[in-house]
Amino acid sequence: MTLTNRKVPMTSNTDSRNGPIERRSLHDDVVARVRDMIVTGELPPNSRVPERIICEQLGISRTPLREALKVLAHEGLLDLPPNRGAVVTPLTVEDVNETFEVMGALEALSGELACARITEEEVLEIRSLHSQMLLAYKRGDLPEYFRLNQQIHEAILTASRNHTLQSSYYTLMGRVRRARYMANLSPERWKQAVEEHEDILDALTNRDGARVARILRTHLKNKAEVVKESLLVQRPGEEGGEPPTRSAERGRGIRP
Amino acid sequence: MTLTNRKVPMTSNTDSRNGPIERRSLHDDVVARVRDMIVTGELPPNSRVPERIICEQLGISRTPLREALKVLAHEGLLDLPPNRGAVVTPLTVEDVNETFEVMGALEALSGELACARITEEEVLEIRSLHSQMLLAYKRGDLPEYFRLNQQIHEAILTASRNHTLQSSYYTLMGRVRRARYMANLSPERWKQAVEEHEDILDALTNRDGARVARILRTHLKNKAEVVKESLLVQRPGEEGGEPPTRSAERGRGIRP
DNA sequence: CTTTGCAAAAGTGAATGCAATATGCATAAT
DNA sequence: ATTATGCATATTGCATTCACTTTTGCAAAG
Repeated sequence: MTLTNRKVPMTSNTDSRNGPIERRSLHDDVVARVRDMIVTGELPPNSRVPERIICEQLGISRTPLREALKVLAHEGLLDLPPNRGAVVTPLTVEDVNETFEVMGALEALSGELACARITEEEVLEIRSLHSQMLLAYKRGDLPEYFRLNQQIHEAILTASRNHTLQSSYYTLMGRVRRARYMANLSPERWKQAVEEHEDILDALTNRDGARVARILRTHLKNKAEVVKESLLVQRPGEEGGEPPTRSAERGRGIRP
Repeated sequence: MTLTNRKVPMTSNTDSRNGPIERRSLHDDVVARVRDMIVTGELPPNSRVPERIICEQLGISRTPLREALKVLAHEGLLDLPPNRGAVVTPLTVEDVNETFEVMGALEALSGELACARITEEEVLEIRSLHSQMLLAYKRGDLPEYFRLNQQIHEAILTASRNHTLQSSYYTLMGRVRRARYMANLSPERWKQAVEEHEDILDALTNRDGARVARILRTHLKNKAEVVKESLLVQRPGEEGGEPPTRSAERGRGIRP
């Protein structure tokens, strides 16, 4: 649970591994760690994030934590009302709508760019991931299906050769990733998603950028529906993770 | 130059204006102020940003400044190598390429959404801005043209009714806005841009989302070319503003 | 029984202090 | 002359402290 075991002052990490000296700042670790706590639901929506509690959990002082909170607030994962402490931003249906509209445009762009820039090796790699994904689908292995699914989209994003696009996409994904929509994938929708992936692979093989873009956008629009349903279905308290303080109980978990 | 004149400790702003109580944190002011310093070129690309200097300029302590620096680094305006201080991220041609590709997709989306959601009043407002912009064009008033141009694009973005889209767009704009490309608008390109705007207004009036999207994307692609040329033309030291330390002179201002 | 007033407690916002790291320069070695 | 080395200085990273705001608990009034 703690990033470090020592309470004594320290600056950078003193790892004794070889290779290029990895100089990460404590701050970056904290951003990643707290973001993870939010995305996984360890810090549920609407729960307060008292600095002192988190500081003790992570074994750090308030300064680096506060720097991290500002960044996460900028990412949209936290609200920071003045003098009232950080609150995990709840995910509304409207948020999901907006975010998926933007992600749809970005993913369409990634498909289009990828068609122009992807290498033959990368197409083969995606084809391999696709085959594995089909197997996971056929045996009903939902978690594995999701994992491979995500890998395929990441591979397309990588092939777009646009880091700005990638980071924008991942930031948005971080916001909606908190919704636990996996269980909401109906057999019909699952089948449809697999078919869409068949089309994507086909269009990608033919380097048909416009078609890849079109399918990806539709694909994401359908996914948005699944995610939205999951928000409506879930009850407060079901999102997993224990509230760090009693204050969290006041929140409704997911705002309708 | 300073945000506050007092050196005494203070928390929130004690403005005595009426209306909804505006509670801005010092931190947010600092983010905005330093971002402005970067965008306007007061802090030129590649210049170091020593905490102490900026603190004295703004009349604040290091803590809020450091929090602001983290956020700006996250926005991509600063690099923060560990223990070596903040450096203003230089804008490369590649950055501009990437950013405009993404902005093109976002602006196309905004046009499409706007067509579906814009009110008649908003169309009239844009038509008014467009007329004023035409006048500015005809009398060769470049600054006024740019201002109205930007207002039109903002109006379309607003009409898209998607705050996530808006904030994503503005973040990306902040990165490329540092390039001073105004002077690089050739008469031919200017004429072309005006014609494109005619088309945009026409398509918007007819609520032809696909067409607005297509034109906006082309429009932005052309703009990207203008911005890229400005990067190649500019010499180091021309970006305005004095480096806060001699260290800045080491930088090349704009990386080719 | 509810509401209001106020004081104590808790928590945030910002400033300061201290240890660790990087930087610059003088000096020495090749 | 050029490169390496050691020390002094400057600057950053984080912890701690102080100041201020909000919340909370409780008592008294309505």
